[in-house]
Amino acid sequence: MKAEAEQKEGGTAPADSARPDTKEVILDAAERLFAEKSYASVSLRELTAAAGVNLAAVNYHFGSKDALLVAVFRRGAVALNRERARLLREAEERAGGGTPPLREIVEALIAPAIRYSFTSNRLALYNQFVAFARGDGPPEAREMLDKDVGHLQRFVLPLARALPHLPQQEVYWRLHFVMGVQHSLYTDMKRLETLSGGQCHLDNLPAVTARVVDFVVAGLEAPHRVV
Amino acid sequence: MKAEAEQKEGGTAPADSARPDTKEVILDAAERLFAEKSYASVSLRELTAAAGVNLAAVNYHFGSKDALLVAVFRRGAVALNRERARLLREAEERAGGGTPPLREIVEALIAPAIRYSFTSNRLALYNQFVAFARGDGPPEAREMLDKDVGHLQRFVLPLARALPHLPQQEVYWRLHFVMGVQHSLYTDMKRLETLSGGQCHLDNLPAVTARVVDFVVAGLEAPHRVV
DNA sequence: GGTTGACGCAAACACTTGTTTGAAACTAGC
DNA sequence: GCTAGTTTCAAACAAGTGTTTGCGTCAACC
Repeated sequence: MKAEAEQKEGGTAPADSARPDTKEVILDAAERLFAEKSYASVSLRELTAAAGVNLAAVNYHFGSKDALLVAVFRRGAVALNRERARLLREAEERAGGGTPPLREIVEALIAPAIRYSFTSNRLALYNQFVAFARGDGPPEAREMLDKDVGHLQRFVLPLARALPHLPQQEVYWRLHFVMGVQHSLYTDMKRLETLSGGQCHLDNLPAVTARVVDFVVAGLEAPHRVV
Repeated sequence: MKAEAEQKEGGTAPADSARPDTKEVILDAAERLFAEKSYASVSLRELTAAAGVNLAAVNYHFGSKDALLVAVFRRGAVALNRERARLLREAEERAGGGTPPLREIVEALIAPAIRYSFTSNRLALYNQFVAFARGDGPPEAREMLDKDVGHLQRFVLPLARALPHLPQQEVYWRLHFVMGVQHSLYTDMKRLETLSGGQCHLDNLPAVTARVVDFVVAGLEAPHRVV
């Protein structure tokens, strides 16, 4: 028997053969189901049935249901933050040491998330994970959230430089708002469809991205009012 | 015995004596716990213990746990939409038949929600309820969501008039974004606090409201780019 | 060819879940 | 003081939960 939930993490798990790769199949099913329904409402029996694996597979490969949720979140967060960092770095290189245009910074922040959501709507999982981590979840979960915020921190300085009219505190607040728009973009697209009488739906990815970027860039650039 | 979950709804339940008023106590506890943790993760035993009532009280007064969630959501939605409608009507009266200023429309839309969240952070419940209604929830839940969107519809025309540079479709999209900012304002304030190193927290209500309104008004007013 | 370790599988485990029951306690109305 | 209707309560119910167990299977290695 193998010890519970060991991480080999040595790269991206080559998957040399056409074998189903149980661990990854479980992660995929969990990501989808947890986002569609909710973590607590999805039973391991339902999950493993959807994934086409045995009931005991989750506890064997991940150790527990809680650990599976953490693993799901980690996989998504790593991919997302890696892509964000790459885009931001490229923008900074294009700027040649100066401050990149605000629009490019914002695109580096939210384009990966929107792209990711087109296939996996993982964003719907974020709020759930926050509640889980602050509630009965293991301490690991809270640490992961903090690490995720750490990656976000990478964007503060560029944003502050691109928004010289704002005090630092306001930059934090508005970054918070931007993340809000991003997170609830897909959590209920049904509302947008109902609201617009079917006029608005998820057309192509660049169009949606442009719409969101237009909105939040204008919000970020809003003048600062002393309250 | 009383039939399950009858609605007397005749006003606001006078509560003439100092009796705990079981039904309301349960709603309060459920609103708080469902928002803090999640609907599925809170057991009726935990909930009734927190509310200081007997375990069977939920099934007696509401019929089932599902029906309780619907009741919680309904109470909040009714209060919120009533207040929104009142503020919008007042703004329209001030405008004397013309179009109210964009800022006042936006304030009518989001100020009640922010005010409400200061005491009950019900907004964290919205996303959960959406997932519940689309998933295993009873058809009642879905109807309630649609009715909620109906109330939102009330804001479309005023917004469209105040934003003549936008085609109707864009108004829908941006209204969707505004709701996004509103909903994830409080869902994880912890992130904002961590991100800002404790600089940003929930100070007074008017300051937070002003910040949000500044942001979304600028976003709404952003020029329309043809994509 | 035999042995070792990793993995899949069906069955069972101990426990919690939402819900129901039947009787007790309480509150008016006459 | 009695009765009828409403609400509370402890106890039990059946069903579902996450987890563990023990054995079977397969591939790799000396």
